[in-house]
Amino acid sequence: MTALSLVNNPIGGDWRRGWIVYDNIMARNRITLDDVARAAGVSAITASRALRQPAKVSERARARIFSAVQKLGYVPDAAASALASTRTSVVGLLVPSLTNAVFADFLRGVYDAIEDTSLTIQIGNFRYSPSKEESLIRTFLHQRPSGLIVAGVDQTEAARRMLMEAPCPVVQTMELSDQPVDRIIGFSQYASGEMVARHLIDAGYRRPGLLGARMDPRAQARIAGYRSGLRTVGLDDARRMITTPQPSSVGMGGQLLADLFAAAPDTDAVFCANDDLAAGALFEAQRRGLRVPESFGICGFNDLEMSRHMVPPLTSVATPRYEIGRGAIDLIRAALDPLSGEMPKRIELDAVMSARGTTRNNKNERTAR
Amino acid sequence: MTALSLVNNPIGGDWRRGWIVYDNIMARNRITLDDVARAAGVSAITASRALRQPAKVSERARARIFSAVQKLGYVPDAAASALASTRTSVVGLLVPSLTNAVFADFLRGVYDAIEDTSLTIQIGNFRYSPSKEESLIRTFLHQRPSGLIVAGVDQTEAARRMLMEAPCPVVQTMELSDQPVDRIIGFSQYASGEMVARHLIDAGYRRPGLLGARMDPRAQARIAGYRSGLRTVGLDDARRMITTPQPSSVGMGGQLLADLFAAAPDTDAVFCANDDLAAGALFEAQRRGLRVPESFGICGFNDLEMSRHMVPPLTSVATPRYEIGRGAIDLIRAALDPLSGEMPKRIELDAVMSARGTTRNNKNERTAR
DNA sequence: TTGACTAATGACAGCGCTGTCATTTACGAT
DNA sequence: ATCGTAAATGACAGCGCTGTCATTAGTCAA
Repeated sequence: MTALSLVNNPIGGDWRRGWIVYDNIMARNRITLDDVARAAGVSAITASRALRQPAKVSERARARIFSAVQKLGYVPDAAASALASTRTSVVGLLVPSLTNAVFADFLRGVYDAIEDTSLTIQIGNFRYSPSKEESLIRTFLHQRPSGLIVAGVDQTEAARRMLMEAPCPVVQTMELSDQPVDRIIGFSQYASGEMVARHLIDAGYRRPGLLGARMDPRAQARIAGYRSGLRTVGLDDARRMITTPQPSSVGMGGQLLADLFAAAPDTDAVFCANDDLAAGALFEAQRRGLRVPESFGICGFNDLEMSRHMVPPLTSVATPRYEIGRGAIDLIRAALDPLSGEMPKRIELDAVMSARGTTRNNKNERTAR
Repeated sequence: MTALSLVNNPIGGDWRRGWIVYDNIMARNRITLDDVARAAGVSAITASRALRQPAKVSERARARIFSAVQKLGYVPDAAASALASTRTSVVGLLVPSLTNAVFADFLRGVYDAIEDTSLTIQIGNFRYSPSKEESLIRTFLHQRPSGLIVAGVDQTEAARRMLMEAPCPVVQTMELSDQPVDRIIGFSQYASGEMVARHLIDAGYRRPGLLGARMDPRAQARIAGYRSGLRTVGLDDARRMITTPQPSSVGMGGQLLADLFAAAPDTDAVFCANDDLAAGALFEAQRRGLRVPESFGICGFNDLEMSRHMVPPLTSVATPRYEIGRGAIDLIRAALDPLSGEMPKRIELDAVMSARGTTRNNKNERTAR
């Protein structure tokens, strides 16, 4: 949304300007802070403080103000507050995709964490485009957000500068980094990939391949770790690494597996960059009559709910996406609250190997940072 | 979020109050409409009009204003605009769940439709609780939204009254009704259920059952239609209708199928209220060594991407959730724009039977309203 | 009791924009 | 040239809240 595009403002229709009063909502004579203050016998600014910084108001006044709020059903006007304080209660959330199953759990964590908070979420979908991400960051910062949550650590140079100088806490998620912009919460994609490599090697597979789609930076890091893990035992083979820029899907998993066998028919295992691909690969393997896991191993990534129920249950790597969503909000709240003690600026979580029926030795439980 | 809960305002930390200027964002001396007006040699109000109602400003002034906007990088302040106009550009979106795969596609449609619009989305998750939905409606209306999008047609009495008197367009989605609150877009859940019944009957199944979880009103309507369809041919059997209030999941699909066979071992087909359950049921059927579709038929609902790739591919009902998301925003935009011609207030979409490999006759293509 | 603090409260102005209504300009008809 | 109408523009006030700074009340030690 550029400055110019804002010009096409769809607002301005005259939708029922004559308001109707119901349940005190949207009444023409809205309950304001002044009303509350008057009812409590204090000034407006004291009422304002009572709501925002209760400690700064006397016990007595506070009680009267709170009860007036209750009685009148006062609800603060976010717009007025934002205008006066040059700060909205919006937390911007930049995600590469809305479809992605990872996103759903992440979002759930975020929403669980803002509950009983006055924070509000605004989602921006940059569709895996770094330049779109950059422009969304610009747009969001113009709205004076309370915080910004971004995916990953691979922003453009300009985006990174904006984030570093942003007048609000910024949280990078889903990945770790030694040079975070500000706060960061995630797990090591690279180490997770290495862990998968070890798992497949330990299971005795000797000609492992890879399927990847829509190679965003996180997937790339994962895959880099995987290949590095294979390389240490001399099993990295570029012919077996099949990727596509197209979106990831179950159908794509099947196609890519076919491509893999076309390129290297003797491949005996695959790491799929996510569980959708892995599910597709498993279905395709079934169609081809492969014996999974005996003669062909499959390992997914993310550990979706579905995966453990497939036949055979899918080996995958469980990622803490819900926790990352929750934690990202916690980091922002801590940054916003001067009273919060020493909340760390960095949270490292683990990805956990869930070895199941699509790979041979299904009893090891590894952990990756 | 009640009035009182707003009291715990997490904002108010003093996050870097001293602003840093970068790329004109959040600079202490922000570019305002006045700056634009001055640069263009007009008054502020004219500049404001040029942006919101270009037709009301002369060609000449408009051009100068637009170029000033460009040059200065002006971005309107949403808070100030909201305060002055008593109208935000927020569209509230009330959904029963964030996890649900249906939700993801719906959301994608919504976000695609607000692109290049100044509208903004605010999501409220009411977790299948009608009372929570009601309180979210109240909260949202307090924020003077541009529009409200709700799921289904089964709000509480109080919620319905609020919606009817809301000073903004309201769109009900996912279901049809003869008494919509305002605008409505969806398909008939009931007819979809009937369609499934016909499909199973036509395929020759004679002892069909049902699996349902988390019985929200839409699922209930679907199931009512299904049972009605069975009843017309005397095949409705309450023993075969297995439901649970617990959340729907792939794992739950397997469990429910086990329950079904425990209750009625001779059941020869199931309609699963969504594809997650259906996938779980299919996996469970495989574990039990049932011959699908010959001796046991399975039909899902929603037609997720995964379904067509399963082995065998899952028969399901494709629902237009993406289109509903897009359409809901279109309905709101039309309502907001007095110029928009005669956009209907009601949009009926179709759910389409996708007969595949988990039911016997897999070549009919039906449609339900 | 006084003084030196800190805690509690309030007056005021203004955040940036838009609704209202008054005023000016443009333009065609007389 | 004059008038009447519509189009274009502008002055003004105020939306509801909060930052700033001044003022008053409260507390404790001497």
